[in-house]
Order: sequence, then structure tokens, then C-alpha cells
Amino acid sequence: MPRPASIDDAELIARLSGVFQDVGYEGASLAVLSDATGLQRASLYHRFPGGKQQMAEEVLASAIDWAVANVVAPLNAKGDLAQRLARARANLNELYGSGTKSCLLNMLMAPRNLGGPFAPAIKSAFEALVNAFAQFAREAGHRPAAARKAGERAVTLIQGSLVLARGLQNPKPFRDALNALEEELFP
Amino acid sequence: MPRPASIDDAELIARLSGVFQDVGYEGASLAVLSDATGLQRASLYHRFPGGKQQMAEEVLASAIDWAVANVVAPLNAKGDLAQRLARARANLNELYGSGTKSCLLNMLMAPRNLGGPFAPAIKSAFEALVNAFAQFAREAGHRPAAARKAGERAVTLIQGSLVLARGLQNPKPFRDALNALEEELFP
DNA sequence: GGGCCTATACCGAACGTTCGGTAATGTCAA
DNA sequence: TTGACATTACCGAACGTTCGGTATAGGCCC
Repeated sequence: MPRPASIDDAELIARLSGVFQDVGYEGASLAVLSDATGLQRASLYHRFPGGKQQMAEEVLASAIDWAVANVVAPLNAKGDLAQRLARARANLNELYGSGTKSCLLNMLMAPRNLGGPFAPAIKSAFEALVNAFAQFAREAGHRPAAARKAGERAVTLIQGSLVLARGLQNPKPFRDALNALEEELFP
Repeated sequence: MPRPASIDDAELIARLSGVFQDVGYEGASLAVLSDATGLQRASLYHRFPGGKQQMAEEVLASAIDWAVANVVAPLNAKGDLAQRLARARANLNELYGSGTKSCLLNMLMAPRNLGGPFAPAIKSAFEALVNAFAQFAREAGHRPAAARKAGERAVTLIQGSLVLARGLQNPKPFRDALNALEEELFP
């Protein structure tokens, strides 16, 4: 009978995610990951035989699954357009701690990680987000070309405002960006 | 003006060689190499930026140079055949500590190192030794095919007797092998 | 019911390597 | 002659990873 795990997989991923989101891939030393999870480095390797890269990959996959379920799906749902957008915005607000947190996609995609193991999944994730907003803008009445631009604008505002919020040490830019989504997506 | 080295290159190589000869490549941990040389691991990396592999490569090159100068060259020299062999034997005796030491070529060529970075140089070294003994046997009166066999036999006796000497904890097999060289090489 | 077994979780110590310093020394100018 | 400078030697601590253990727990058999 195996020894019961001292931390379950979901909680482990959540804690690892917090570290990667906070300091990026390179900044996430095994020591910091160990502190955050309560497991020794050797135990982290037991749970993730592929090591630090596997931890980051599983954290990323989990985050992308969450974004698809909580941002893309509401945008693509049937029903009232304004309510669909409101739900996506509420979930984005929760994801980024009302503008106090960074975006994991941003943190795992530092320049040195271009061409790295996370790049394809991150590219797909950004494309899925842009497409979801573009599709929404289409349904809201935008012409196709303008809808694509609006979709890219939406993701750009979200990402940029998170960076600016940290820079200014004030989450207001993120709040403003969420509020601006409506104006950007409806013609 | 640079800080003077606490150990010069020749002495450093000699001490590293002693470790590789004693425990092989895998057995030579950075800790053991550090102890043997008096340098911390970081300092070993300063002297050998290519790391442990470079240390072993330079140790091997130095050993091969020595063997060429002290075994191959005397065998290939001009002059009295018996004296040429005597000088080569004396140098082999010194190289292997009268049978109390292992052969570096043997120790760096553990099965896991087949196809490894040392394999080509070690192969060349063995070939050079076999060729030197074969050429000597040729000059001593052996026919070409028999001379080649005698050359391989000579190296086989040297290597095998070192292994047996360690196994029996008695250097006599090595001494016997050196004595047998004369009989093997002259027809 | 208790002791043994089996399987997995966990970890102390070590591995090879790198980072970001300090140490040592001769030269040169003031 | 002394202090600053420049250059290389050296190293404490940390990095990511693995080895060879110990710990935990339920099931099963006696």
C-alpha cells in the first residue's frame, strides 16, 4: 500500500503555478519550488520525473485548460452577447487577481525561451484567445477584418495593462482595460 | 598581474592522472579530484573550462605522449635490439609502478565509455603500441604475419598481467609478463 | 489481531557545473 | 614608497539532477 501523498496533484500544480507566475521559469529555482510546495527537491523529481521542465509544462497545460474553460468558452457560448462578455471579464479579473498578478504565458515566455519547449503551447493559447475575441466581435457586428483587429486589440490591452499595472504599482490600468473591452469589441 | 597558480599545470595533470588511473572516469568525482589537487571544484573549472571531460582528455593526452616518448620511441630507435627492448621494459615498469598500478587506457575505457569521447585516442594509442612491438618483432627476425601477432601478444600480456596482478594482489604476473616479452618478440 | 509484505512517497547526500564574488600580484604614476 | 589598477587564480554558495536509502500504509495470512 503506497504512502499517502502529503500534497495532492491539484494543490501541487497550483503552488508550482504561483511560483512560475511570480518569477518566471529561470527564476523558479528548485529551492523556491521546494519551499512553495513543502516537498524536498528529490520529492519534486519523484512527482515529476521529467524535472523542472515537466513541472512548468504541466502548470502551463493546467492554466491553458482553465483559460479555455473560463474565458474562451464563455465568449463562444450561446446567449446574450453582453452577458457572455461580462462572464469572460469576471473570470479574467479572477485569473489575474484584479490586476495584481502577472500572466503565466508572459512569465514563461521570456525572450530566452523563444524556441523553447513552452513556445508552441503558448503560441496556441494566444491564438485561441485572439480567435475567441475576434469571433465574439464578429457576432457583435464587426466586419471580419475589423473583428480580427479587435480580437488582437483585446488581448493586447489585457497583457499590456497587466505589465503597466505592475510598473505603476497600481492595478487600475488592468481594470480600465477590462472595462474597455466592451467598447473595443462592439462596433 | 595575475595571481600565481598554487599548482602548476604539470603537477596538476599528474595528480589528476593519479585519480583517473585509480578509479576510472566515473569514479573520479569532482570531490575526489578536488582533494587530490588541492583546488576547489570551481577552481578546477577555471583551469579546465571544459570540465571533467577536458581534465580526462588532457590527462590521457599527456599519458599517451609519455608512452610514445618512453615506450614506442625506444622500440623504434636504432641500435642494439636487446638494449632497445630493455629500455622499453624499464620504462613500462616505471609507468606501472612495477605492476602495482593500473593502466590509464584500461581505466578510461570502461564499457560504458565505448563510443565515448576518449575512445578514438585510446584506440590510436593501443594501435601505436601494437605497431611498435610488431615492427620490433619484424626487425628481430619474425615474418610479417607472425610479427603482428607477436605485437598484439606483447600488449595483451602487459594489460592482462596488470589486471591479474591486481586480482591476485601480487605484482609478480606483471614482472613475469615483462620478462616474457623477450621470448615473445624474438623468434 | 498482529506481523510481514509490497508498493509508492519522501528525502539526505552527493553528483557535475556555474555564478558572483574575493585574493594575489606586478606595474606604474604620483 | 605607496596606492591604484588590471589581470588571472581561487572559492563559497547555489544551480538542476540522481542515488540509495527510509517512511508510510493497506492487504493478507497465520
